[in-house]
Amino acid sequence: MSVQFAPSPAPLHAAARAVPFAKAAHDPAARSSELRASGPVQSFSADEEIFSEGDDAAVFFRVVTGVVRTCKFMNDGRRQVEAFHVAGDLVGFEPGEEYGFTAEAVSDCTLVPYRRHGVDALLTIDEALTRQLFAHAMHSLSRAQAHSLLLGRRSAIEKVSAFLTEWAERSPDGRMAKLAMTRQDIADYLGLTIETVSRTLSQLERDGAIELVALREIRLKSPAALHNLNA
Amino acid sequence: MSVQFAPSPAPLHAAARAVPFAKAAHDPAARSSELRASGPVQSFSADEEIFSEGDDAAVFFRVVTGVVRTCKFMNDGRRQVEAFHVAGDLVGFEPGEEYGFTAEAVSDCTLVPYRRHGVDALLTIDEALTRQLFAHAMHSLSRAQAHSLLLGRRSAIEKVSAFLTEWAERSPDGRMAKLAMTRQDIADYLGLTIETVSRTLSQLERDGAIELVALREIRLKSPAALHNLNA
DNA sequence: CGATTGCTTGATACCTCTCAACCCAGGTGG
DNA sequence: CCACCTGGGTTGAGAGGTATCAAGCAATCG
Repeated sequence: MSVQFAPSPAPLHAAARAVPFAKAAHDPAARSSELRASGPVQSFSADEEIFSEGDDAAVFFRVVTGVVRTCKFMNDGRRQVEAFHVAGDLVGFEPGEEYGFTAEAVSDCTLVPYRRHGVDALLTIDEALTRQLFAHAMHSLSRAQAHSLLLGRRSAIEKVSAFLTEWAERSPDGRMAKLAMTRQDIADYLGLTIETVSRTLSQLERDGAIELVALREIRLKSPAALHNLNA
Repeated sequence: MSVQFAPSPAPLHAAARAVPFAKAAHDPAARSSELRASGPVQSFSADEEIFSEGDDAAVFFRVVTGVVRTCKFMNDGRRQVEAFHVAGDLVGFEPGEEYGFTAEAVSDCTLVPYRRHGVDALLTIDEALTRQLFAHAMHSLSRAQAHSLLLGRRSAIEKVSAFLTEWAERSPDGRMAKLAMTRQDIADYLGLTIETVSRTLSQLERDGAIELVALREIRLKSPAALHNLNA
């Protein structure tokens, strides 16, 4: 058998969720007692900063509730949202001594902090945890690469369609995208402006592909049509 | 002491090179005897395919000589080059059972293949190798995220400047970018068209920022000016 | 209520793409 | 040696997609 880091081709955000990081703490055989929360669950209000690019990356987090965005800023204010993170996702697990991006709360949310220096020792002795962290890193990488194709080679309508498809896949029926983030967040995730996102959503609705049930609730009336745009 | 995966903020392509993968095979203490080349060095001619997206990812490679590109294709032919890989870089180390992208030779090149299934066992027993692979994954991730900012939020001139800066940093004097790839490769890496790349290079030359010594040799006359575009 | 925030819509500008012609170097064959 | 061809690159003109600037709408909140 070859290395099986994780279930494999998963939707963008399902990737990290496929790595139930909390599991290590529940599995006595994993001997993970040494990696424990560095403190109690922390709460953040919407738009509150969790950590900032350049801060000392002494801890990383696991999202418990709510949605977190990780992003990079240019010094003229332009922003690129790298990813949205939901319950179970890891945030801030970094290669260097400093965070490489900023993390902010999209909605009110809670996170568990972990000490990073605990990981060093565990890489030696905790096989299960090592595999999980490895899987986390590799899947984040796959997701980032898929995002590059999106950003580099897709039109606005393709970007928005891909985004809606990605979020609708998380709903029970796979057709209702319930968005936690603003249009500005979406725009910065897709490399567009807020106006273009808005216009594209309107156009998709006029075309009968989606229905704007509420500002942040979008029903996919024709998932196949949207998916075709994700060629 | 916290986890120190690798030297830290390095230029895009230096990241993977900072992980001298071959070292594991040279260090007896690392007990890496189980991860060995799955065969002799393989040679590829320019533009030859090394592996294709969707192929069974039984082996991964380390670049010995030459330059390799990894890319994704859309079914209408649009291409996104994810990264260029030079000597020492790993290519094709994947989370799933299949390659997530295609690898092709930019120039004539040689690569050493490794069996991926050997890694599984090593994650348990070989600490040094585990750290190296970890560092590889994390740095690839950082690089991919930086690339997202480039693709999503930068103009053509900023993209080209960043690209030139990145390659010039590898030269002895840090001012001469010797490119192995065609304008088309550059365009697909930056999410532009070949014409826009060409026009932008011409404009930078007219502005006195660079000098087109030869088609694939570009001298940075004003690295600072270029770097300022990389805000 | 008025103010604020998030969103939508419109008019216009601009950047990049598309399509096309041309250039140039290198190779091939007469 | 030269004519020709080919692949990679450059340049130009025009089209088109997205950004910018601006106005207005709806929901929320004090």
